[in-house]
Amino acid sequence: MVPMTPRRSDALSRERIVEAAVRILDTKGEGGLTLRAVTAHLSTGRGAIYHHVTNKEELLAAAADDVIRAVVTGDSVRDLALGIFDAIDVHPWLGAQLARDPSQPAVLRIFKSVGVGLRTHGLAGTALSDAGAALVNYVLGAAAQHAAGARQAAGESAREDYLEALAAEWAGSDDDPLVQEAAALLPGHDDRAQFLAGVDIFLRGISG
Amino acid sequence: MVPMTPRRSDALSRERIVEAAVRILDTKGEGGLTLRAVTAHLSTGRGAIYHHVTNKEELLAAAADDVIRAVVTGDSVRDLALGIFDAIDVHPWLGAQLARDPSQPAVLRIFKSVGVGLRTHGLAGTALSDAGAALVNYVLGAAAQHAAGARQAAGESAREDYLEALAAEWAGSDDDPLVQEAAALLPGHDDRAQFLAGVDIFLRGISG
DNA sequence: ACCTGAACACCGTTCAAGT
DNA sequence: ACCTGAACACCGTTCAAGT
Repeated sequence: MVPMTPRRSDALSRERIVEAAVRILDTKGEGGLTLRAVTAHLSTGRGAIYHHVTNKEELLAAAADDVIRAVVTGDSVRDLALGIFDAIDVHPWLGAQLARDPSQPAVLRIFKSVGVGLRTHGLAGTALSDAGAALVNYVLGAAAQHAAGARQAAGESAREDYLEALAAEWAGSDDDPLVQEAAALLPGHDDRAQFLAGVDIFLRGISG
Repeated sequence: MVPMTPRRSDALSRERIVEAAVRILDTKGEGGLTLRAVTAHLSTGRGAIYHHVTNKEELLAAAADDVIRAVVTGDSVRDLALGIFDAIDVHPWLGAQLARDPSQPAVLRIFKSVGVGLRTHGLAGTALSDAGAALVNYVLGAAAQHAAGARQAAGESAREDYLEALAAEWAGSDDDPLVQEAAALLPGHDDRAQFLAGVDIFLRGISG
């Protein structure tokens, strides 16, 4: 009898390609994800990838959805938002990727979960869609900024010094007391705590 | 007498380079901004750019700041937010650029204006910096999503069809009434009106 | 059907050589 | 000091040729 097609465990598949992409993105960052790096990692030929994935853009979207899928399981909107923030903290490339296209699978998945979560807050109709869009946009914006900041945190203390110097420049260059205090916005905050404070402002604005 | 250095009006300068970059970005989009396109537009040699700008990243940041500078003049936070949204609507490449690096000049400029604006709402200390960060992140996130959506609006009706089909798929695949209504989040909204609704949710959350 | 790897048409950046 | 343009070291994607 002829056996079923053997399906060698190392056969190329969309799943294995996406898996490799996530690993490379986590290891070398966004700039490290080249088609050449992927094919080297899978020890296959250059063009083999294109039999399973249409192009690099789709590969990035698939990698993002792979990570987000595991995260949108939280019950409350607050937990959901925090889960997304933490995922982007662990995978900084996610921040830029989610901001790139609102109709990619990962963003739609987030939209769905937020929508469901907000329904339990008693929202419906326009109020629901306005609040849902606002919360999703806040989460994606905050996470993108945090990820971009963390990415260049090679010289973390250097960045802190830079922001402090800038705050001093603002305070010094303008007598307006408003500017003086606005300068305090800049340096040294716990991004995660500040992110949660923002979520709470939104939730207060929704129920208010 | 020897005249002052003549300063031919077409002499290369950082200002003219940034100006050309903005024009190219507006015309051909983010993918159209190549160093080759810039040098062709200014009819100069490849490497001449590098005497006035350190690299492409800095050129993009300078282009973004050039546009934002003209926008952060509004008085109320609401007007300021709307001005940024409209600027990104006109210059879609701005959406991705502002999300790329929180310590670039344009983002810091926005932070300063929002900080000053929120002080007039009576905020100070941690409440001010939390609210400032939240508002900036929301504005940048919403604008980035809007710009990304608008960028692929070549087939605008195609995208609308896609979202409607997806909403139908959500509604059909899940009996949960929460999902049913969450599907209504997806298609057909006025992004600008929804953006403003989000700003108002946020302002309500601050004063609440 | 799936895979290979050379070839193509691009990039950003550098640098010796000119003015 | 500023500019030129060829050269370098990369990209993503395609495609004839193999299995």
